[in-house]
Amino acid sequence: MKERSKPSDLEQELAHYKLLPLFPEPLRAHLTFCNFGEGDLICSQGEMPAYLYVLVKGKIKVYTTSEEGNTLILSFLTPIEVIGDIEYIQGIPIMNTVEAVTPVRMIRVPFRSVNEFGRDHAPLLRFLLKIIAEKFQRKSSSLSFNLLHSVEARLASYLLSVCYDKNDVQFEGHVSLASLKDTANLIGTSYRHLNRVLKKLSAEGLIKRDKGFLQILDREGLRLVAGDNMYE
Amino acid sequence: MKERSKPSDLEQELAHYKLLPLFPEPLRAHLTFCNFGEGDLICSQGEMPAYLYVLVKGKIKVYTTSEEGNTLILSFLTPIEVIGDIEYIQGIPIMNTVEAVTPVRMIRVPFRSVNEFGRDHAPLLRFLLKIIAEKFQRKSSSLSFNLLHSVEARLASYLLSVCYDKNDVQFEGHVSLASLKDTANLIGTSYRHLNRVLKKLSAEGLIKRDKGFLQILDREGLRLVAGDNMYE
DNA sequence: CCGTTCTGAGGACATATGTCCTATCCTCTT
DNA sequence: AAGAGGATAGGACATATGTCCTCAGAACGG
Repeated sequence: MKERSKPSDLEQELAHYKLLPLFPEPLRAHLTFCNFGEGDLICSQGEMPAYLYVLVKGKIKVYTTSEEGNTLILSFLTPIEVIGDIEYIQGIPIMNTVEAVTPVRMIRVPFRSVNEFGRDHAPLLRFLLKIIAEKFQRKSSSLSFNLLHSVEARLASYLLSVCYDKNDVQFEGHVSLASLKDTANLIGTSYRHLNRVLKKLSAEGLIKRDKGFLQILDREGLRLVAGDNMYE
Repeated sequence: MKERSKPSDLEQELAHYKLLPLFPEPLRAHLTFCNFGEGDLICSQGEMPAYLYVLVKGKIKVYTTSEEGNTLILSFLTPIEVIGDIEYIQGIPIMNTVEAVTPVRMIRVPFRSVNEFGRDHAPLLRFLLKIIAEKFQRKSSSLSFNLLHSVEARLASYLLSVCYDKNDVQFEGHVSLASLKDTANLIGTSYRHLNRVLKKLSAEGLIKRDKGFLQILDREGLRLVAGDNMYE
């Protein structure tokens, strides 16, 4: 899962992602590239974090679990993105669980090293500012989306997001319903209501339900139902 | 509304708020202290911003207006807080309208000056990171609050927030209902439903409705209804 | 002072969503 | 193969919230 390359390789890859200027020379020795497979957890809510992760390839899912055990999806993220930034800055436990949706490649940076070699490195600070400002904006629209749109729209949006990955044409239109209950929690509704809405979408011919899988029949129709797409 | 002090005064006041290290020497000449009265708009959604504001005294209200004309309250802020940071970083128009709830004092910093003298000043960048990370966290809980709590809880929370200001014991427990419709928009519900909930709270003896004003009768009861208080 | 208009409160109804419960089906054990 | 246990879909009902409409009182012009 982890991987240490020769410095020259590392710098080359950093440069490829245009991330080289972020890390001052002495910090680079503390970077590690990590790969995760589909479904792997990158970090778990409640733990004390020790690393900043920079997502450079693949797609990850961020969700939170409430005291009552409800899971609420917060976002899907694609490169370039950072995990652990808020926690690093605030010095708090990990707020959300992060899971790989596709094969994922990340740069791992220990907090200690950032403190030691990056605290005064303006390009890194500005990069983080940019990333967090974007996160904030996304969170804002997410709030509006949830306040303004129905479960139906959110479900449609979710299905589109899960089934189609721009970089992964495989399995297009299939969703495993391994646990529909999880799916319900993910979009912030009850299992019961999810069923209702699924049935409605089926009746409208947008999707087909089949033996633990969902098949998307009418992508454009779904997109219409989704309105703004919040999860992408 | 604006005020330019002698440099020594300015530095003294900055020091008083512990903000002196944020601004490198050459940037200080471009700072202005501004005062706003209750109800004054500090900035308006959609405009192109030109200043960063640092709130050092008083209380402000942040809200957004949707295309359909609905107003949604986003937060109440108290010192130390920054306005315009996201817009500065992203280079976008002002996302939300900001209004003084009490008399307010702010430090105004032109974007140009930040670009010129602050871009590489790590203390300022770290300060902004801290502020935005906090905003992000608050936005997160706001999202949960809205998703998890009813209009009733949100209304109670709102009333508590509007009526009681820690630094302002005047008018405790009074809310002007100048425009109940605005209030409805502020907590993200319809006017009709707001009325229902007000009636219910009245029936429970928590508040009294009287000729365009609301009187809070049972603060603790309200707090109970509010659950987590999101607006403070 | 009267009719007109306007605004705010509330009634009636529709819709969205949550909660609880049940029937069905599948799997696993014995 | 029969029974137990769990998972899943859906029925019945309750609650929260939105939409539309009406009525009464305030404001206002003539």
